[in-house]
Amino acid sequence: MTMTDAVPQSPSPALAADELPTTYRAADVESALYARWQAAGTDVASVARVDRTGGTRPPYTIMMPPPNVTAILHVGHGLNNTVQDVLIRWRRMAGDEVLWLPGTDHAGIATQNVVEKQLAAEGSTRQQLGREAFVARTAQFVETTGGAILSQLKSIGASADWTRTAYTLTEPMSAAVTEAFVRLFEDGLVYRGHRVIHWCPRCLTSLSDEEAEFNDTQGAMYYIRYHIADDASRSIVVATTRPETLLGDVAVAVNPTDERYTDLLGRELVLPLNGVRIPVIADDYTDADFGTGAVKITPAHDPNDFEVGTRHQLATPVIMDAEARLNGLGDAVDRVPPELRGVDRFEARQRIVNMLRDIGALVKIEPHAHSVRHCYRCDTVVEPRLSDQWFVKMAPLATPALEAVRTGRIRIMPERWEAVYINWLEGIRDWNISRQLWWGHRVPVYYCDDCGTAPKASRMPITHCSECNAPARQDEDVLDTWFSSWLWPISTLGWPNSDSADLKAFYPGDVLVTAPEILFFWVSRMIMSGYQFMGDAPFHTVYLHGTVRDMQHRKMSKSLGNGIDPMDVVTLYGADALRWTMVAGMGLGVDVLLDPTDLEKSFAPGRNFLTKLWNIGRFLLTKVGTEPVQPLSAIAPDTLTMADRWILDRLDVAITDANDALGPVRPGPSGRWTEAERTMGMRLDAYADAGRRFVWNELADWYLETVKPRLTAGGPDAEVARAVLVHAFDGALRLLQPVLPFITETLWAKLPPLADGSARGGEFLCTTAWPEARTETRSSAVSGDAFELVRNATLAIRQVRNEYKVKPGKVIEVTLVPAAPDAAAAPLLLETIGALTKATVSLHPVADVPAAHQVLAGGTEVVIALAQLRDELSVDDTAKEVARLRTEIDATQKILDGVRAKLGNESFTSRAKPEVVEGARAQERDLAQKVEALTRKVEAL
RNA sequence: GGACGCGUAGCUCAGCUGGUUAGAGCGCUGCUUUCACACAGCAGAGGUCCGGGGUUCGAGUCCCUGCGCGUCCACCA
Repeated sequence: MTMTDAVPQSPSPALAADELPTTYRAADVESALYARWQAAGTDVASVARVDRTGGTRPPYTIMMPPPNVTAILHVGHGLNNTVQDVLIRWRRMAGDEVLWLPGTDHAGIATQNVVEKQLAAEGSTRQQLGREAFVARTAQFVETTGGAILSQLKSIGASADWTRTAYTLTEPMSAAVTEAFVRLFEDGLVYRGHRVIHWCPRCLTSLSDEEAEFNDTQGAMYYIRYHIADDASRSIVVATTRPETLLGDVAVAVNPTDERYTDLLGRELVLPLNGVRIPVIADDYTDADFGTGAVKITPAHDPNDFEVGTRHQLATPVIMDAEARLNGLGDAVDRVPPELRGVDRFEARQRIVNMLRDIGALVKIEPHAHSVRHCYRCDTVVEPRLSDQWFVKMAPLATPALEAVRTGRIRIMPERWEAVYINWLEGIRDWNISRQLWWGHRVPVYYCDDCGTAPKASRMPITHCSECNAPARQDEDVLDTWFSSWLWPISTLGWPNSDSADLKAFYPGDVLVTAPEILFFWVSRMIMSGYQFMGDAPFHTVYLHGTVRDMQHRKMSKSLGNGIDPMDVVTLYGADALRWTMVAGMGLGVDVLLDPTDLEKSFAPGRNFLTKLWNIGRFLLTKVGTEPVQPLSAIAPDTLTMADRWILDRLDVAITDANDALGPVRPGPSGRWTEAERTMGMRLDAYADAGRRFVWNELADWYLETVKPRLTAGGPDAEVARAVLVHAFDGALRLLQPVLPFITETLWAKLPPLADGSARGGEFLCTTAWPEARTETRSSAVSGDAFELVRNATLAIRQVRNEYKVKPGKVIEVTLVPAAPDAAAAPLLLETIGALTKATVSLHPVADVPAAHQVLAGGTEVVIALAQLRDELSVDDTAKEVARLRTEIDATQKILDGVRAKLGNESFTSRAKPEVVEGARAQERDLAQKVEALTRKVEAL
């Protein structure tokens, strides 16, 4: 049974307190409420409602970064999706037709690795199974385990459009991948390249530059002596970090200007261990100041050496196999001595070093720190490998993507990433898209081995050669996972079908929310594909959020065991607490720090605020009851008390602050962000703070306290108070719905009906309107600002009570001496202050007795006779009070002097902004009054 | 090696185009279990805004520099 169900729609005058437990129990509410949203279709996007396709609403589209299909939700996903959900829920209320499109990624290498591990556990391999069976088995695995993450996303409240859930290996998505490949192939932007690429000897596939990550490693530099052929007296010492590759050397290169080696240019050296003769060549690539100034050139096993080798038309002997064991391939078979054949590269390194030492060719070994590339999926050291791969020519694609950011079509937040993005695109290199895997989209290229006609890329499978009708053979490789990911914003909407209604309605989209780590992998490539295939960017804002880390600032990871399971948090404190903690604690682009060993402390902000909000609701709903309440519009303005005006003003401020924090939704008519707009908005923490401040520090701490007696008093004023109370809370719930969808919806459902029978905007809070600040100016006799006097007087009295340690229950007498008496407000004002401070407050001046004095801004004095604070007065008390006043006078005078000095300065009054100067003048008046009043009091004592 | 960012209360961080007495959350101290909430209320302590120069009537905010930390990029074998 849900909380909502538990409350009958009975016309009982008051909501029984026991219908609402004292603490919010998320577990009783969340899943059932989510199911009701789902049943009502609150998060399903409608093409018909979009203005681009005949409707009236602007679309607001976010594509969910698809998690790996086999992934389990971690707290990083939680953060990422919460941010998206906040934006989506905000815009949904604000009247946009929102589409948040969810889905999963087949994750080529990652998924294949998981299944291969399973096979290994069964004592099998994918090769034993064969390609078809392996793919079937992997698909089966995905079928049974995949999608779990999507239901976990539902548990944290993600209001995505699940009717459009996508998966990169479905038929339509595969068609998009093939279409993109074939178009690029036909345009000459996809080509076959023969070069040294990054190879993972464990995954047995090539990797793109981005997938081969640098890790700083403490290695060694080996100095090895190569002798000149036929001249034992001459030699060159080369420096290398990878001595095992010397078997594949084809030359030693020196800088042409390096005089040390000039006379050896063109001579031949003898490779130790295999006796192969190689030339000494000159090439600018070599830096004379590094190492010995002589570089061994191994074209098949180093990308730079490959370049050098190409320039000098050198051979490319391969001396390692796919598993990175020493083995001479083809002509190079004799380059590897028999005793080293089949030896793993790292073992071989050790053995070769020993062999070199034995023959006296090892000069020295020095420690050497350098960066080594590792496989981003299995962390194996990547082996440069000469092979044939498919590449995408990136420079033409990068041009519009660069322009997009430069001209403001796209903004990247935080802004500093724009420079990184531009820097990367300017130096972009071609993208290796073929992978020697089985799990993924197979390269749609077909070969004829018979007549040798040129390979063809095809949208449809080719079974026979068009030239000679021999059986055609499809390329064995699959495409990089990111080759399907980069199409995500268009393929999920139906591309390449240009008639797709979704594509017309929701492309281009709006915001992309992700982590900076995949700026190159994914974000920039989506921008490129958007321009290439649709002629426009897929979104106008890239929001890069921080990483969730532990208290030692370490990234949370499975291997470190420092992760937080979001589901644990949901179970303990609720999805809203998880969401609130992350959103409220996250500056733009700032990492979120959470302690995995202390969930209680980590999620205290969320849990505490939920409980507070719940209790505010509990109290308010109990007091207000279930009788119909007047809409605010039906309340005559002059019946509003100053407290009413104050809280309504504060609500306006909260709404304005929230809107400012969230910022401009989309660029203006030009379609481009202005320079100023690039950095505006998307401050989710500031938005959350505006909501928290209103509901906790203003509504609960002040307004609720003052409204209590009015409600119990009954009569017309009680109706006014009810109306304002309900309106203010309704506004607060609307404001907080995007971050706290469950608790706000639950409380909102319990608000009493409106007396005019209007429906308050529908069945669900999540689909009602975003609150709007009132535009009409305040026009009452009693301004909401007057309530500030109540607040200040209350604070002053409390301070005195605390200072003199007056018992909490003791009622004291307080005299207020207003600087500018407001006759109309006075009675209520006094009563309210009294209620807030356990005091009887009067305006009658008291005789000059020993008293505590407080002077408020504006000059109103608060006087509390000391006699009632102390059982017996002593001289000390008066002296103490005098001393306190003197201290305060000094402090105030100091500030006043500062302000006066400033105002006396010509440069300030003439150059500072008028409102700043005016503020200083007002401050001067207040401070002067205060000093004067305080001084009078000291004299009186 | 290049580029960028950060260094503000015990901790994590806000502080927009320089202008009131620098803020929040968590933590800490004292008081209070008052009939919404102790996951609370009230009052409070705590900051040379990393150091040093400079620009300015005025700098946490701009410039230079030193120190410390971090991120991204990069073929130095």
